[in-house]
Parts: sequence; structure tokens; C-alpha cells
Amino acid sequence: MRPLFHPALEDIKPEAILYALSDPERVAIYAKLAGASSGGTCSALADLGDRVIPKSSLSNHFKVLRESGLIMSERQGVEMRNQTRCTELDERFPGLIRAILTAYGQLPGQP
Amino acid sequence: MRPLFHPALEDIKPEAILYALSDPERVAIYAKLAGASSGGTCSALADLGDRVIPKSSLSNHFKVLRESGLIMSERQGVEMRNQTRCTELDERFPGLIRAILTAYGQLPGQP
DNA sequence: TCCATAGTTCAGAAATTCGGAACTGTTGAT
DNA sequence: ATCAACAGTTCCGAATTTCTGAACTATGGA
Repeated sequence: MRPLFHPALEDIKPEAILYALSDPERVAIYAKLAGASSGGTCSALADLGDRVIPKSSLSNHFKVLRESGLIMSERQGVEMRNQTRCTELDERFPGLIRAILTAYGQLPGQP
Repeated sequence: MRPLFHPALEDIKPEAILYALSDPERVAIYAKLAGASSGGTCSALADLGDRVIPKSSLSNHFKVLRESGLIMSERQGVEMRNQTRCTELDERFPGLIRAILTAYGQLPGQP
């Protein structure tokens, strides 16, 4: 498996963030990750309620989120731990992530 | 020419906004429009400095911006007047557009 | 009426996305 | 050590989307 690429904070591009979060499935995944206390694994996030995302698609969603700078992934044994980079991101793009999640009505802690 | 479609405020989808603004060319157009005092025509916005957008592409960019709910277009004589819908949009998605333009470093009035 | 101009639509080439099937790397059991 | 099970990745072909030159439409002026 190729090593996972994570952009440095200063290399994160707004267009990549917006693109990644222009897909409701990815937003749902990201929002779950932002809300979950446990480090979310891929398979734990595959179930969207109305549909189960095929795993190759899921893997691609995580790649898009990771390479845009939204999440950090690292292998831990047989599975992948994913966490948001929301603190650093907010430093780079103040208010952006919160405004987006609010727009989607999926701010962690909201009904 | 087909009548131009503009979504009602309540029908505007965050994913459409994010998608529309995930393209730096469209952001440049939108930012010019947000900054310009004159109602921007298509051709007035075609020149990006480093590249002149072909007019069929430009027309498509405007369509994406319009159908996402970001702008209002109306024909005025031979040309098209475009204006942002930023006031209503901010009502629907508070802080979103500003955060995005800030992220791109293109808030009207910034260097 | 005829021409110029602003922008739209059409169509085909190029690029992207989606997802099933095959594959890789890790852990635990025999 | 070998094997099986599992989490996730990679590959690749089909379907969709994007891009843009060329043709077209609509409007206003000479």
C-alpha cells in the first residue's frame, strides 16, 4: 500500500476543501467523524442509514477528505483511524468549516 | 433562448454552493461580481489576467453560479446583468459566503 | 433589412467518478 | 510456519461530467 499523503497546513487549498465537502456523503462522513468520540474507522462510517457505501467508494471518499486536508488517517493494526484536522484548519481558514457544517445542519451536537 | 432558472431561496442547497465555489475560476468571477459596483456582464468578467475564459465556458460558469443560487441574471438589451444574491444567501446560510471568500483571500476590498 | 455584438446551445473529445473484483497487509488461530 | 478472516486499497471498465470550438439566437443600431 502506498504511503498516505497529507498536505501540510500551509498547502491546504480552499478549492479542495470546498470540493470535498460539496458531496453530501462526504459531509455525512466528516460530520460523523467530527462528532464521534471514538476514532472513526472506515467501516464504522459506511452506513448512511438510507444506503451503505460500497467500500471502494468509501476508500475514495476518505482519500479525497485526506488529500484535501480535512482529515488525518493512520493505520492502527488492521484498521484505519481517522480524525478531523478541524483545529488546525480553523486556524488557516477561520470559521470556514463551522459555517459549512452549519449550512448542512450537521454541526456536531445538533439534532 | 430558454428562460433562466433561479432557485427559490429555500431551495438552495449547500452542496450546490460549495460545488460552484470549488472552482477557482468561478470564485474569481463571483468575487469580481461581489466587488464590482456595476452590474457585471459576462464578457466584462472573462479576463482573469492569466487567461481569457472561452465564452462557452464562461456561459457555463454563469449557469452553475445561477442554478446554485449564488447569482441573479437578467437580460438587459443585448447583454446580461449579473448580481450576487449574497444578502438573501447570508440569511439562509449565515457566514458561509464570507468565510469562503475570506478563505480564498478574495473578500471584496481586500488587496 | 442587414450587420455587429452578447451570450447560449450543440456536439464530440477529454477527464472524472463510481463500484465490483482482485489484491495487500495485519492479526489471530491451528 | 501456515492459514483464514478482516479492513481497506488498487485496478479497471462503464457511466457521467466537463470543456470548448463552432453554430446558432436574440437584441439593437445603421
